[in-house]
Amino acid sequence: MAEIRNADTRERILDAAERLFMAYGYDGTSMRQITGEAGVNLAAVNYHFGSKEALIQEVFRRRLDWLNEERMRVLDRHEAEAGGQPVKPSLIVDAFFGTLLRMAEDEARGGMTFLRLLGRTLTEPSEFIRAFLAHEYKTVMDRFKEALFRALPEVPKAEIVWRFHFMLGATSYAIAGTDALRLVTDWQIEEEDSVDRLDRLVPRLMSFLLGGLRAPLPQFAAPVTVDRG
Amino acid sequence: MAEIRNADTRERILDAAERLFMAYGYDGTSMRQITGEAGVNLAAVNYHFGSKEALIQEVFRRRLDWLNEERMRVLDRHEAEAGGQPVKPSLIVDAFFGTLLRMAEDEARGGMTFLRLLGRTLTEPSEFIRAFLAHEYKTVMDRFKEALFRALPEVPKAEIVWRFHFMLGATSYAIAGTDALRLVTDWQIEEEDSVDRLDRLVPRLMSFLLGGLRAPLPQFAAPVTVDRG
DNA sequence: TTATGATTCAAACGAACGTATGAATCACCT
DNA sequence: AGGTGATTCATACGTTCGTTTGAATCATAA
Repeated sequence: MAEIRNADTRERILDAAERLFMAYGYDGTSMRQITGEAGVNLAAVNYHFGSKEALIQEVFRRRLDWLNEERMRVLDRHEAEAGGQPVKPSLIVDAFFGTLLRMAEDEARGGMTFLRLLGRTLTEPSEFIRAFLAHEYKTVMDRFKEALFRALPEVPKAEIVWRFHFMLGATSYAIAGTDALRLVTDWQIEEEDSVDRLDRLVPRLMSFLLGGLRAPLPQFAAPVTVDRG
Repeated sequence: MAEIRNADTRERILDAAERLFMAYGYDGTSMRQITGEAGVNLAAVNYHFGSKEALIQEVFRRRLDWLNEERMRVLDRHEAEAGGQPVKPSLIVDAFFGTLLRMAEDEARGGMTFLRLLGRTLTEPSEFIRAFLAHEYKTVMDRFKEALFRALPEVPKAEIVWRFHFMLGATSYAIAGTDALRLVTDWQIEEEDSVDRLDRLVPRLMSFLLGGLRAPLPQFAAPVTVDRG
């Protein structure tokens, strides 16, 4: 046969799982679907990864390790260029969300498939997945929160955390794909604006995120006494 | 004895299903969990609703019918007050997202539980759920898109649709609850800023959404930049 | 070649799933 | 009181799930 047998069973499984988890979710994808699409034996997943849970963790680790390191590298670069001064919020947002979105153009690193999987999974019900992701993200999250705290010293930290959260949500939806967008529109957005046009989505989303991040601070209704700095 | 037997088996099932679907997702919740928590027989769901699919549709319909009608009523009111003039974007956003968030304070209408379920489900993998929601939402969506088109005549329609999409994402995350937020922060946000404090979340989210909606339009990169960084 | 460890394979396991059944029990009417 | 239709109940059906097993097959080196 043209293809080597043993060659990359693991990779074939990971690719199939990535695509299927993206399309049908974790619970909605069966081992038989995965191994069927990968063209390997049903038992191969348990042999190579141990369990379905360990499989999806590996699906994420394979991509997230690089992504989060790249985010750090970009932020490092911006901080070096700022030379002690706080990095501009737009650059921090770009280092975090822009790096993520640019990953979509890199098919060798999962491209849109992984991005949509990630977007979908952040709201996935399964507890252990969220716990795993929270652990994987901890370091990079702390780093970016700190950068934003320094970049926006006049904004309360709780406010920044919330807005980071909102930005994550908007981004997840944006990349989770056409399906969710169909809830907003059924007039197919003209071809030049289709979801596949990432070069248009990125600046669109960036404008929105920065607009939200820099919005005027909310006025709380209740006249609370200022008990904290 | 104290409680009437037949009284409201349907309601008990709907309440239990709403809570469990919110906590564990559609696929992750079994009929046995639902009927167990509701204190009814396993067969009761199929007897009263026909199937699990029909059950979750009824879970949503019970709340969405009122919600979307209320959204329309609020928008009607603002349009009447505007007397022919376009309604201000902030009022449109409030009619759509503010009405949703205020629903969280109304325990009789599902409160936070339903809100978190809704936020979670908009990214749920199951195809039929998204299709059902898209259908339920169609009328109100068209109405609000039109209102935004008129309120922001200088903004391209495609841009508005995208930003509506981003707003939906940010809102879903915001209400999908603490779990996702823990991905951003593990320092428990001080008590006064906790997720339960909806009176703080609402203005926070509104500021963010409006900031994003009114952000400067994105500059798309020129089509022929050769440099590949 | 033969020995060895890694991998693949077909087959089966027990558990959990959504659903269906038919008898028992209920509320309600005459 | 007795009849009737609606509802509840225990139980079982057929599927599909993730996982396991032990033998077959592979790659590699002595």
